[in-house]
Amino acid sequence: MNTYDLKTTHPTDTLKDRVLEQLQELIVTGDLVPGSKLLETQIANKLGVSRATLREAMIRLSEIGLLVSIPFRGTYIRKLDRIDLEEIYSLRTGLEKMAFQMCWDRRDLVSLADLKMRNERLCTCISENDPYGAITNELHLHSWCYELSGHGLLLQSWERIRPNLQFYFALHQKAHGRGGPLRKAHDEYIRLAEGDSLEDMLLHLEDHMRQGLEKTLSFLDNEVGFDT
Amino acid sequence: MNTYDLKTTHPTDTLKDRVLEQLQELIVTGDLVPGSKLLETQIANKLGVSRATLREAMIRLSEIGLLVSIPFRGTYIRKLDRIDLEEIYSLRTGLEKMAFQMCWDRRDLVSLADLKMRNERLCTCISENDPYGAITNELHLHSWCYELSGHGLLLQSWERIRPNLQFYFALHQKAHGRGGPLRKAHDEYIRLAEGDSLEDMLLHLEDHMRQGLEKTLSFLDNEVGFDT
DNA sequence: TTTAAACAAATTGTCGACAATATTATTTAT
DNA sequence: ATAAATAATATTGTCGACAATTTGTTTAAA
Repeated sequence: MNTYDLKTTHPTDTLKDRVLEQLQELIVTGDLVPGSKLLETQIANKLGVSRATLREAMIRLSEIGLLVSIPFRGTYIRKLDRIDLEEIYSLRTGLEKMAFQMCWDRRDLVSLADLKMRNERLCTCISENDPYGAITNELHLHSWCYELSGHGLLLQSWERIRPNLQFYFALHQKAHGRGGPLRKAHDEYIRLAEGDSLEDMLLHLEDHMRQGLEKTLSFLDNEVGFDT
Repeated sequence: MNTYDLKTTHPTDTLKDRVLEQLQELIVTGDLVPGSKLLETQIANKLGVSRATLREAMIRLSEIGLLVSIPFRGTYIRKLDRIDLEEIYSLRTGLEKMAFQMCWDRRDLVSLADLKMRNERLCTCISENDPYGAITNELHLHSWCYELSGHGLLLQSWERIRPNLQFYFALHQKAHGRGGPLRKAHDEYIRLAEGDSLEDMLLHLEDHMRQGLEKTLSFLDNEVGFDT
C-alpha cells in the first residue's frame, strides 16, 4: 500500500476534516474492502496523521454509517445486505417526497435550469463512459430538491444517506464493471420536476426509487462486500 | 461549579460513551446555557476525564445537533430559533408518518398494550407534577411507532431528533415552569393508533404535530436560550 | 489429540504535553 | 483620546506515550 499525500490535497480548515474527506473517499470508492477491519495505526500512518486525529474523523464516519465501531474490538468498513439497501431506499424515498413537497413552489427558471444542467452533466459522464463520475452526478442531481427546499435538517438527512449510496454504487460498479445510471433514467424525473403536477412527481418518485432498488438488488447475491 | 462524579454512574462500556451520556444530560436538562461556549479543559476537569476523551464525545453531540462546533473557535451549546423548531417539527412529522405506515400491519395485542402502558406512564408523570419525567415519557411514547416499524434507519433518524426535542422542552419548562405535555393530549393519538384507519392516523399526526409546534412557538419570543 | 490455562503480541482507549490559532491586554502612533 | 500594531494569555488542534483490553500463541493437563 502506498502513502496518500494528505496535507496538501483539500484546503479544508482542520486536519481532522481533511482526514475525514480522504478516508470517506477511500471507502466510497471501494478501495477499502467492506467488512475489513481498519487498523488505526496503519491508516494513521498511511494518511500521515496521529491516531487521535484519525479517531475523530472515524467517529463522524461511524455516525454516517460508513464505518461500524465496536468498543475495544475495532472499527470495520460497513457491509451492506439486502435489508440495509431496502431501508436506505425507503427512507430516501420518503425524504425526497418531503423535499419535493417543500421545494415545489420555490421552483423558477433559474433553479430549473440548474436541474437540467445537473442532468446534462450526468448524461455527459454516461456518454463518456465515466461510471464513477456518473454516480457522483446522479447524486448531485438528486440533491437539487433538497437544496431548493430550504429545509436545513432535511438536507442534512439527505447528506447523511448520500455517502452510503455512493458507497453502494461504487461497490456495484467495481463488482460488475457496470451498473451505473442509465442514460434515460432521469428523463421522466426531470420532465415531471418541470411540470405542474406535484402528485405525479410524488408518484413517479416511488417508481423511480423502486426501479433503482430492484435494479441493484438483482445483482446483490454472491458478491464481494455484501452480506447475503 | 461542582464536579460531577462520572466514572461510577452509568455502566456503559467505554469512558467516552459515559461522558457522552453525562454531557448530553447536562445539555438537555438545560444545566448548560444555550449559546454559551464549552471550554474543553473546564468541562474535562469537571467530568474528570482527559480532553481527548471529551472531544470524542463532543463530536457525536455535534452530529446530533446539540452542539455547534466552529474550527479553532470553540464549541457552543446550540441555540434554537423559530426556524429550527419548525424544521424539527416538520421533519418529525414526515418521519412519524413513515413509521406509522410501516408499523401499521405489525400491530398486535402485545404492542398495543405496550403503547397504552407508555401513555399511562406519561399520564402518571403529569399527575404527579413531574414535568421532566413527562417530557421523557412523551418522547418514549412517540418512539413506539419507530420501534415497531422494524426500520433501523428510520429509528436512527428519530433518535437523532429526539434529544433536540428533549432539549427544547426542558428549556421551555425551565423558562416558564410549565409547558410540559397536557394530560389529554395523546388520547386521540392512542385511540387512532389502536383503530383501523391508517388514513385517519396520518391526518391526525399532522394536526397533533402542528398543535405541539404552535403551542411551543407561542412562548418562543423574548426567552433565554432562544434566538428570535 | 483435544481442551484449557497462561503467557505474549497486537490493538484500542485514555492521558498529558506541545503546536497552532484565536482572544485579550498593552503599547505605540496619530 | 482613538485606533492600529504588538505582545501576552487563553483555547483549540495535534501528537506521542502509556494503560486497558483483546487476540494469537504456547504450554500444560486430561
